[in-house]
Amino acid sequence: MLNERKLKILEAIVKDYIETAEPIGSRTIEKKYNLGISSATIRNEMSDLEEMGYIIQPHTSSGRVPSDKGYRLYVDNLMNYRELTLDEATFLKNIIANNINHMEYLMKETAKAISLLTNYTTIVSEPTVNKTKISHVQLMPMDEKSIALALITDSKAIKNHVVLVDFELSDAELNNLTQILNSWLRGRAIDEVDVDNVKMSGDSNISKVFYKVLDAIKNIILQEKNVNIYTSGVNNMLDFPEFSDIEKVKSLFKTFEERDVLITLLGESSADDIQIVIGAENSIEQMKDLSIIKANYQFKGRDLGAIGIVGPKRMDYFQVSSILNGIVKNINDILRNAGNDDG
Amino acid sequence: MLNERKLKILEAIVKDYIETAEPIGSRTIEKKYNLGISSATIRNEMSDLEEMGYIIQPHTSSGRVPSDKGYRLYVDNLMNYRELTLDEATFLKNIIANNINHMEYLMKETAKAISLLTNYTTIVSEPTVNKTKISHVQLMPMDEKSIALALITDSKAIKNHVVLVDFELSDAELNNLTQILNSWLRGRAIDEVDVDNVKMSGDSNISKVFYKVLDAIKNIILQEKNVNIYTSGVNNMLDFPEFSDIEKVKSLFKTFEERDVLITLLGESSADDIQIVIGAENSIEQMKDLSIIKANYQFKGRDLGAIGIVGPKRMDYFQVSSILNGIVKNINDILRNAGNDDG
DNA sequence: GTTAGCACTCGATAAAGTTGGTTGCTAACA
DNA sequence: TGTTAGCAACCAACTTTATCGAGTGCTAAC
Repeated sequence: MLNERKLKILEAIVKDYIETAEPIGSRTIEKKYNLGISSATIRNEMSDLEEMGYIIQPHTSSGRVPSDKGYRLYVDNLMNYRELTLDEATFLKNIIANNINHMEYLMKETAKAISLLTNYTTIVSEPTVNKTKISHVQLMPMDEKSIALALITDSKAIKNHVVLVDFELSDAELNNLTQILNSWLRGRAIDEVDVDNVKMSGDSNISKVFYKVLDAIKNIILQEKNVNIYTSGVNNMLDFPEFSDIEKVKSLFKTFEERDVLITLLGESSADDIQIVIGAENSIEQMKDLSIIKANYQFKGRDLGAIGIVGPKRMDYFQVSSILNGIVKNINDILRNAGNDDG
Repeated sequence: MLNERKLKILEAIVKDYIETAEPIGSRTIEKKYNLGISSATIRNEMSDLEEMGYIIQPHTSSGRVPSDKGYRLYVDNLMNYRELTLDEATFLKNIIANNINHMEYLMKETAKAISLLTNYTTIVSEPTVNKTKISHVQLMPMDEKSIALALITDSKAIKNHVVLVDFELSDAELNNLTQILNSWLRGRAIDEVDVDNVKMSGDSNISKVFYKVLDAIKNIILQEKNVNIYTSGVNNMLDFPEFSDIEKVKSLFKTFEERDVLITLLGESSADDIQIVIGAENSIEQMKDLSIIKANYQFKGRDLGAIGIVGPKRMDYFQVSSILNGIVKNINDILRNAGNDDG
C-alpha cells in the first residue's frame, strides 16, 4: 500500500491538476507544496506511483497527470465533504421554497442552480409518474370538439391531455364521468392500470367519451414510462481547456442530446448516498473522459429520479459532492414532508 | 442601377458563397458559371460591385464575399420561394397531426422538425395565454394540504398550478367553488381579469381557498405575460465553418440562452408574411453576423407568437424561407380550424 | 535513503519559407 | 469604347525548420 509520502504527493498532483489542467512535474511540487523533500526524491516516488498506475505521463518528458485510479484513491481516501457555505445554503433554500408547488419547475430550477454554483453541467431526471399512484382524474370542457383531461398523482405531478370528440358534453355530464373514472382509478398505481379491460354500458355518447378518455390515460402512462430528463449548464463545458477543440465540443454536445445515454448515465446504480463515477468507470463510450457525481432522490421509499453533475475528469470532486450532498438532503426533506400523511 | 451582367455576377457570388463559405474570385466565376465573359471583365465588374457596396474583399488579394447589401439584393430581387417537396410536406404534416392536441408540444416539435430539415437553429415563441380568453377553470383535490388548479384558454392551452391550504376540502366543495369561479371567469380575456377587486362572503374556509385560488390565477397570468420561448438545433451551429472558433461558439451559445435577446429577435416586427433580417439589420449587437428568417402565427386575428430560423449570414435563404412558408400556412390552418366556432 | 548534477526528450512556440488563388494594371485587340 | 491576355504583386494558409523550456531518468556522491 502507499506510504504517507506517496499519498501526499498523489494528493498534490490531483489537486494541482484539478486547479490548473496542466501536467505537473517534480520541481513544481517541490516549490509549490512544502513536502520537505527534494525534487529528485519526488521524482523517484512519482516513478513508483506511475508504475502502480496512479498517475500517467502523457508523453515522455512531460509532467504527470492523475489516472482514473489516482482520482479514485483521492476521492475515496483523501477527500471528505464540507458543509454548505451560508451563501450556498440560502441560495438553494430560496430556489426550493420558490418552486415547492411545482415538481417540474423544482427539478429544472434545481438543475439550473447547481450549474450556476458549480460551473459544471447538471442532468436531472424528473419524478416519473409510473411509480406513483393516481390520486385524481378530472375531465374539463375545452371547446365543442375537445375535452381536457388532467391526471394528478400522489407525487404531486399534474399531467394534461386533450381528448377530441365529435359532440359536446355538458358540464354535468363531464362531472358525472369524472366521478365514474375516479371511483375506478383513484389510489391505483399508475403502471398497474389496465385500461384495456374496462367495460362500460349505458348512454352511447358518454361511453364513447369514456373509452377515448381511457385511451388518453393509456397514452399518458406510456409517455411517462419514458423518463423526462433535463440538462442545464451544458455551455459551461465550453470554459474547460479540455474542450477547446471544436470537434470534441460537437461530439460532447451531441451526446448530451441523447436521452438514452443520459438516462443510462443517471440510472446505472441506485445506491443511497452520493456516487462518484470517474472516467471509464461508466459504461458509456462517449463519456470516457468525463466524471459524474450523482445522487438519487426518493419519495415514500421509491426512487423517483436522480441528479447528476457532469464535468471533466479533473472536476472539483470536493466542491461538487459537498453541494450535491446538501441539495439532496433538502429535496428529500421536502418530498418527505409533502407525503407525510400516509404510506 | 445594376445591369444584367452585374446581377448575374452578384448572384453567382452569393450562391457560391452560400455553398462553399469561401471568398470567390473572378477566375472561379469564369470557370464555374458560364457567363460568356473573361475573368478580366468579371474582375472589372466586381471592382464596380465592390465600389457600390454589394460585395466585400476580406483582405487585399482575396476573393470577394457578399455584403449585407449584397444579400439584401439577392433576397429581394433574385430569389423566390419554391413549393415544399413531397418529403418535406409529409414530414411536417405528420409532426403537426401527431401533436395537434397539445399546443406546447406542437410548437416544440415544429421547432425540432425545422432544425432537422434545414440544419439551422430554430427559435419559437409559444402561444401566450395573455392574449386569449379563459374558457374554463377547474379545482381538483391533490392531497390534504394542496389543491390543484387548471386553467384552460380558448387557444387550447392548459395551465396548472398548486394551491397550498391548511385544511381539506371535499370534492363537493371543490366542485362548488369551481362553479363559482367559472361563472365569474369564463369568457374573460386573461389580461383583463382583475382578481384584486373580487369579494366573497360566506363560509370562511371556502372563501379562504377562494382568495388563494385568485392569487394563483394572478400568478399564472403574470407568469404567462413573460413569453415562453424555445430553441432547437442550437448545436447545428457547430457545423458551420463560421463557428470553428471556440470563443465565437461560446458567445453565440450564451446569446441563445438570453430570453430577452431571443424575444427581441422574434418580436422586432410583426408583418404578415415571411421576414428576412440580414446581419446588422437586426438591432442585437451579438447577432450582427447572423441572419434570421421569421414569421408570425395568428389565432383569431391575434398574433400569438413567432417562428424564427437563425443561421450564418450565408444561410440558405431560398430553402429556409420556402420551408417556413409551408409551415406557417399549415400551422395557421390548424389554429383557424381549432377556433372556427366563434369569433 | 536522499540529493545534486547532467544529458536527453519532446510538446509548444516562433521564425522562415512555400504555395495558390486573387487582384490591379497595362497594353493590345475588336 | 468595351473586352481580353499577360504579368507583377499580394497575402492568408500551410509546411518546414529552429528554438525554448519544463520535465525525466540515471549516476555518483553524501
